[in-house]
Amino acid sequence: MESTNIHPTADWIFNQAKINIPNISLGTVYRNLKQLSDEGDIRTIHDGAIARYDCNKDRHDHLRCKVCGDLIDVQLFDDDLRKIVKKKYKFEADDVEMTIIGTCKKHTK
Amino acid sequence: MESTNIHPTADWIFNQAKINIPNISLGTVYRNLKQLSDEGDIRTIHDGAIARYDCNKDRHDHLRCKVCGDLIDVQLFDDDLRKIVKKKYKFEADDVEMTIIGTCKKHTK
DNA sequence: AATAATAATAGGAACTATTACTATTTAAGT
DNA sequence: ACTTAAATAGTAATAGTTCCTATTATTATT
Repeated sequence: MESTNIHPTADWIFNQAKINIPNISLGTVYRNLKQLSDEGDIRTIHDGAIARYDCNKDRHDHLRCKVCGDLIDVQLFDDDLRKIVKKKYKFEADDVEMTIIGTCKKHTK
Repeated sequence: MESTNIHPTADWIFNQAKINIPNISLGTVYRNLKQLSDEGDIRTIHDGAIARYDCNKDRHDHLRCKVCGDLIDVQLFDDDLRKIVKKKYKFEADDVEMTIIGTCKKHTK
């Protein structure tokens, strides 16, 4: 999983794992992903209705390109924004899920 | 649906609708929500694995309180951030899905 | 008002991602 | 080797959502 910079789904991981462990079960994949996620070794990201998994442990945001479907890691939400949330809405932010949908640089002439 | 400031699920709407239209079908609810969403009359928000619907048509973000579960409408992503995304990542932002998870002011002494 | 054409609906089946369950296997400790 | 505990495969079950079809409602046409 670390060998890729994509943000794989459980199903993708299941299929990759089958190459080396032919009779691995999908339940095992989900169970282990959940454990890794709970321990903070990976991150679970909600991409619409399905879950993707991210080896990038640092808090970060995503750009999703609507042309090629790429999901790109970026850093946008910072302490400044956290402070604004705190001041303006009296809300203590623990975690942020931000995905920006648009067009990536590959498709701009 | 407009009578509430919550962010209802399809199921909640279905149950509310049944009060007045006892034999309404869940498919009808989904179909009409999809249509309204496509036309831009409501917004679909992805809350984890399930979809919620929002009458607030203006682009906005959400704060989700992990204590009481409240989903609060806020305005955080602005043109400044859009410009940063454009400049830093050469990414043309069309839409943003941002949910900040934390603790709302109701639970801070 | 009767008829034809079109759209919307109920009800349920089908689908997809995920979780739960259980008998069996693997590993660890003694 | 034997016991205990943990992990797994395989499958059933669940939840949210979409798809399908026969039927019903709506609109337009004469």
